[in-house]
Amino acid sequence: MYVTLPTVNSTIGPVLSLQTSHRNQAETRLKAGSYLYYEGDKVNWLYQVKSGVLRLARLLEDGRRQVIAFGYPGDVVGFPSDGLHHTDCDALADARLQPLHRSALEHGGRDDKLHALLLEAAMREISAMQDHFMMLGHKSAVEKVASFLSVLIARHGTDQDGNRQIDLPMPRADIADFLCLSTETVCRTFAQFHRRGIIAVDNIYTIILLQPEALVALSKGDAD
Amino acid sequence: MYVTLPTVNSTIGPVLSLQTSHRNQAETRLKAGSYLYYEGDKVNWLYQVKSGVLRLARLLEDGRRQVIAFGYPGDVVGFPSDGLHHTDCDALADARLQPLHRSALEHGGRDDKLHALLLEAAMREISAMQDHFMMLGHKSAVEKVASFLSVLIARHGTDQDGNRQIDLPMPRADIADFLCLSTETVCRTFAQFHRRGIIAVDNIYTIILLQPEALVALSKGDAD
DNA sequence: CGTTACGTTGAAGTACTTCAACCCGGGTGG
DNA sequence: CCACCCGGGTTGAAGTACTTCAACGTAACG
Repeated sequence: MYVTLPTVNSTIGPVLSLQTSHRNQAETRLKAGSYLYYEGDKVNWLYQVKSGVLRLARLLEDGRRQVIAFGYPGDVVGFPSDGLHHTDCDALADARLQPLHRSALEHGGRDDKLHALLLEAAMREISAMQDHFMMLGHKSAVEKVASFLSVLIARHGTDQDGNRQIDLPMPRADIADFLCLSTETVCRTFAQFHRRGIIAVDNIYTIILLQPEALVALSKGDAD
Repeated sequence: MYVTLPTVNSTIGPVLSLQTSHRNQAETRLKAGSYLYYEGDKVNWLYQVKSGVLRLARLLEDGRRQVIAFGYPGDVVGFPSDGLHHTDCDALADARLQPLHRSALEHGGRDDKLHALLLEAAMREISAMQDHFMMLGHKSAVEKVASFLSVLIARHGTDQDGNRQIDLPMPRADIADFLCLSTETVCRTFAQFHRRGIIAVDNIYTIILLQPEALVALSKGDAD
């Protein structure tokens, strides 16, 4: 999940449910904090997230870390390069996963429908990452955090007392590493939105969106 | 082509030559400055670059631009999302291209080999973009430019008088938009490398690498 | 009740951008 | 042939948005 305001020609797309008919592999469960795979592991399975949230991250030589993406329900994770995983993946919240054999990506086995859907997911991934480039490179901290919150709330938020709200399963440091900011800057930006009455913060992990339009405006850099 | 120092588990990979056996589509030529496709166009063909250099870019609402990638020989461009192109693509230098029908990506037609190679290329693309994330987010201007030059010279440079050199077909502004820097910063960084005797600049588009190790060190952030 | 991990806030430092001036080569027109 | 212009490229000076460092707060947990 690349949490970016889609620019043009990007549809959100239905949460396609991938289920192989004949090779009905049982659903897997992953507890928060447990790892699904590590960078360098051989790829045998891809996984579609059914519930929960995953974190995909890479470690740099100098200890810095890049959170590549968050895996939300509907997302497919584990695309191989040279047959290997190129990120670590662990669960931020207890997750249920539908395993899909790598052969389904390569030739679909006998399931052409699944093959096509996986391919589609991979292509979407490329497009979403391209959106994310702009985010990382050319957006200010306010624009980044506003985009992140808007999209997350739009896609995975819930309605509560007439407002949308979202439960963030990841620590501030993860948001920072995903948006390429320092944790302090993420914090200050949250505080700024709060001060302005754009969001309310219940416990620190629960964000209530009070002014959706204002947040979207900020994410686009319209004034600030 | 995402010009990033590969971190771990990334092999450069051979320049695979994709040629469909039975559907032997003739090679296409594209003159410098001409567009191959625009963002939003329907994808009918993918293209493997045989010679020349392509530029893939996206325009933002506010007029800013993100250069997504450069297409060098061996690279495949044009992966669709929702059946559409999601970048503009034009030629920086006269190019020869091998068109590949989109059906080859989807089910390979009757050419399983081609299908597998295209898939492999797409997966590599995802991995390379993930590398690029770190570049954009967490690297300094010096590290970015040093990475860019190192990789470009390593992959596409030529030997001249005992030194590697490279001809840059793109203006400084393109490098800036690719690395998410201002043109001025790119300029100053080139100048700095020049002052230090790490590179020599023939005409402004031709860079001669004098101290390869120094450049690699800079790209990793070892001292500066 | 102390420890630990994360969150928040402030103050200082800095790497980059922005703005502005100037340079330089290449093309066009007088 | 020179004059002029025009689009990149380069360099300097000033501004700023972010990071870094440091202190403190706070909730969870043994």
